[in-house]
Amino acid sequence: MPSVADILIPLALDNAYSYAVPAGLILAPGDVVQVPLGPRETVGVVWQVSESPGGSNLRPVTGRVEAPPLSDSLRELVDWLARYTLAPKGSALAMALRLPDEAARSETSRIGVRASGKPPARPTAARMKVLAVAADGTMRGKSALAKEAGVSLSVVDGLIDDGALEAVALAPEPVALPPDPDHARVPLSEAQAEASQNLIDLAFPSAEGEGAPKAPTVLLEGVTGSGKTEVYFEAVAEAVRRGHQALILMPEIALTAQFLGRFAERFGVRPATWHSGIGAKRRERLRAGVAAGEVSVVVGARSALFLPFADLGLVVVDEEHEAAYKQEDGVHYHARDMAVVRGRLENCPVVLASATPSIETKVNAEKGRYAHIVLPERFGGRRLPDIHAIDMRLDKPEKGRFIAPPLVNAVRATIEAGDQALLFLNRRGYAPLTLCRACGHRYQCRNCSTWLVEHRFRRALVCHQCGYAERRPEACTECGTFDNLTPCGPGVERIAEEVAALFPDKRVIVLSSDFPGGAERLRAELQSVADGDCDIVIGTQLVAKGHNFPHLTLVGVLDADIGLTSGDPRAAERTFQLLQQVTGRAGRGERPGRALVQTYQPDHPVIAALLSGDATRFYEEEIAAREAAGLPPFGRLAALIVSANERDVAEAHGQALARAAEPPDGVMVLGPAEAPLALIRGRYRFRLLVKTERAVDLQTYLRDWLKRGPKVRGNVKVAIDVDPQSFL
DNA sequence: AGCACGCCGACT
DNA sequence: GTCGGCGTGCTC
Repeated sequence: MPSVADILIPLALDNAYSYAVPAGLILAPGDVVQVPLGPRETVGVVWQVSESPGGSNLRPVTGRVEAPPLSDSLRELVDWLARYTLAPKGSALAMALRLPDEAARSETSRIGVRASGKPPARPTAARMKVLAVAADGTMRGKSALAKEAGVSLSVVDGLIDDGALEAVALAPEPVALPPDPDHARVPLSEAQAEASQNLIDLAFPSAEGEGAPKAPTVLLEGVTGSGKTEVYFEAVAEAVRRGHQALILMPEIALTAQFLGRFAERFGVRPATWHSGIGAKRRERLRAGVAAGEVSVVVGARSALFLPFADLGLVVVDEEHEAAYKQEDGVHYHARDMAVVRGRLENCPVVLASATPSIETKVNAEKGRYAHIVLPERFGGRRLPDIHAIDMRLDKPEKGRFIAPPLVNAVRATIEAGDQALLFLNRRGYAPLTLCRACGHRYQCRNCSTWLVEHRFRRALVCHQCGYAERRPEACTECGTFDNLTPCGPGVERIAEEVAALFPDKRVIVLSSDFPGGAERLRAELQSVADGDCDIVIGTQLVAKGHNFPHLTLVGVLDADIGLTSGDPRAAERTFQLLQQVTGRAGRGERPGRALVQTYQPDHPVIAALLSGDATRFYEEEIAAREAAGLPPFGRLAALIVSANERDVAEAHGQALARAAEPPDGVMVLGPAEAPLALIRGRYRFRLLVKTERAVDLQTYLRDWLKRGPKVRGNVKVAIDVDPQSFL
């Protein structure tokens, strides 16, 4: 009887297509195949195979493709992801099936060279240096040999042409060396040792197999500097000892040399890494290695979640609260949540690590859905910094200045003691608003309705939402008055000016994402700050994450109130996390650091909790507040409507949705200023985001609603940002 | 994702 | 009168 294969194609298609399986070809679910689609050939994955008497009018499968098949659990993950995010199944599949293009597949092996024994025809000085190095007769990579001899590659090439060196094709370098779980047991504090033992007992219960309890999700919560990494490294080591694979997910920015170095210290080798910057060739080999079970530990960004692991035994999500885990284009998903889902489907433990967990994770831990391990103190007896408020209503900075006198004094004392001070202001550029003193005109973005931010270094006015930029005018574009534009409020560039005036002979650096010279220079600059090559650092949120600054003893927060009124339902949470992290940077060795927080509202719950040094207080208050307001993660159904440039349509949708027969608990309409950047960069004129705990009910509800709602021009996308726990 | 079809504005 | 913009729909 002829068999029919249902093949899912990685395009925006919601259903698998049926193809005839030619005689002699035996297909199983998960196999990667090539199929005709319209006028062209595409790859697809077998989703189902059935015997059917008819169906001979189907087009036949072209053939099998050399690629690791998708396991049952990975296919389940794709189905789950599609259903949950309301994305077409094919789009979800595309996440797990980014095949490299044909050009990249072709095998270009590395070339090794060694001395042939034949003397060179023209023995120049450079050539002799190379031959001296190669004299031992061992095989080296071409570039390695050139580097070792201190000459350029062309000298080596010349010697190959000459015949003095012989070139041999080398076997490709292994994708990753096997990590040794017992390479170097770093000394753990008592608290760390206890936490890692608890974690291992939870993650790898002694009774494996039938009747064993379901693999848990564990929240590993530890204050900044408590050594969470060492704790979960022990769990990774245990997974490897048991012959399983482990995946460590990190926000893309955190994939630093610093972290990889720490891994190498513990496990003897650098881990295999997976992120968007990995070349197609390496990607494919790594994928194959992962599928064959040869690569035992992968450290990767969110897309690593869709690798075809043969035997996944542990997933760690580091800094689980990071917004970078959210994919905001194409299929919208939250990698932390999908990690939990994949853990369930693979029946493998998942560890969520953070110093400042997200509210939803905290709630899940409190409700007992996640196990909870807490590291309450810093490693090595280091104390948390002392945090004090500077009430800006009482301690005013001088006119035209933004740093209050107590903070100026603290900075002076710090650098006089030979330490480093950090001034934190989460605002890029020179001034967030420019206005004309003659006519009062305020410079606004022509696409969004936000103020244009002056960037003095670039001599431009820039929109921080859409990237629109114009030259800073000499005369007002409205009234024509010359040289009368006034910058209002501070950005980091303006603070740099103030600091230069206050401390003219000190080394000052400004670190923000528009650092001249790009990411590479920035990385080097962060390192030099860590090495102590600077007295005062002025930085945006970029300095709050990733890098450690061991010489830092003072953190000054210049405007703690930024972000508290943004209209984002997560504003309080985000602000608390950011401030907690940046103030936690202060401290050097045994000496506790100091943090001074400039604020106009020291009694605001977020600021008060931060000042009290009691994070538990913040979480309790925020959880209670959200529960009362019906916001996520508690809201039964809350809609968040974002419109890039048709706010009126969004408003109409929001109002109508609120009046619906079965209204959501809350409707929020956000204008472009508050809308996520990705939405505005995308071509969508209109977009609807939904936050709820009931994604599945909502799917039908919203599809139905969108048919009846106000007429919307352009694309409408529905994305869901919720807690997956309730559907597992 | 591609590619075709189709319906309104500016051109040889 | 056509060329071509991209909005919409289809691919087993």
